[in-house]
Amino acid sequence: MMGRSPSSEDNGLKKGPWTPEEDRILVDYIRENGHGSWRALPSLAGLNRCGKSCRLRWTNYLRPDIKRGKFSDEEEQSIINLHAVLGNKWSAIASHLPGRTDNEIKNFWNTHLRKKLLQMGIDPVTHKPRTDHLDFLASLPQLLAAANFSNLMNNHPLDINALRLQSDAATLAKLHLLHNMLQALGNSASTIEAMNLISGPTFRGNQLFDELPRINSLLEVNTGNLPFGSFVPHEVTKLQSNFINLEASQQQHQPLLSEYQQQPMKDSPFAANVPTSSTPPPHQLPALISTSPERRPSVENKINPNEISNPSSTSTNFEAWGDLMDDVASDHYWRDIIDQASSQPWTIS
DNA sequence: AAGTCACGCAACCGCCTGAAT
DNA sequence: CATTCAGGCGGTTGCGTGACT
Repeated sequence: MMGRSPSSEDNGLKKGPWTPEEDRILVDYIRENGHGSWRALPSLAGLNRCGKSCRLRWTNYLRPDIKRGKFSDEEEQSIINLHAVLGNKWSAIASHLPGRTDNEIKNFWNTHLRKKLLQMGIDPVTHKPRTDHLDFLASLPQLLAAANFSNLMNNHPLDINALRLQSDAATLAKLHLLHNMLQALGNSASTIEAMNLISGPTFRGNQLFDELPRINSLLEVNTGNLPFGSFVPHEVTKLQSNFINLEASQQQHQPLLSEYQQQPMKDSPFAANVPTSSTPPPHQLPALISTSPERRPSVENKINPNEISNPSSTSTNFEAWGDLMDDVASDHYWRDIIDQASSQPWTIS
């Protein structure tokens, strides 16, 4: 596929798409001599291009270690996770995906992943739920489905790195869910509904609240910012108070919302874990993990764990999140919450 | 069959950073 | 310390292509 304007001349230098012949010259030269100074390369190699153009062509297309073709599911999840932490630092993201270039990842994000997150009701910039047009109630099925992400592992054993990526994704999804709860609770009108949703006989709400400051500090310390928004102390206090009040009133307060039930996601791998209903949902969650065979992880797509845990970049973030997951936000803990949410009748006043 | 539209992606542009002088 | 310059990065552009009418 061609890009940009057809070959135009500027300062006598060719621009636009590279011809196979130019590619050959560039590859041959670098194979023989290395690239050395990019500025000097074109004249030395006999190319009528600027050095910058040569560098770009080499790094984005001709380099022998470049992996072409579709992104694997694990790569896709990795990009989403890394973007939540790093933002549009494409080169930093690319450093965790061997064989992928920043340009390729950037394009993939802009053309696929951005839309996918938007469809899920997640703001692709902040990775927060989009409360502008999707309120908490509407986006909950997606969040619940996403929160069950890690259950996939039971059905599709992957290599260890893929597991790690999936776990990161699950953490993100759960934090989204948690933050959404907080947002809902901050709004007095929806407090009861949300608490009814997440509460139940075995819901350990106070444990959740106890950990909010820790979640806050982990995110802040390890990322320098709060990708999901902060849990400020007064929010925690308010939540604890709300929760205590709710517990007291919960037994008698069980109105139903029969109109709002969760929807089967027939085409989603989450389907088995998501409560079903006959009512169509306001929004559909696209599958984060493709079920198509050609997207199954392959040997060559396995990501080097050493790359992922590059200590100079974001490993501390993942480690911290991992700690969080291992501890309070462990899967069984969240599964309890989610199971409760799934089985609990919905309430609206 | 022809025209239109939306999308994907290679390539360019301009800014930033860090090393060299 | 100030300046210059090469390399790197993120954002943007615009052509080719396939889907749709």
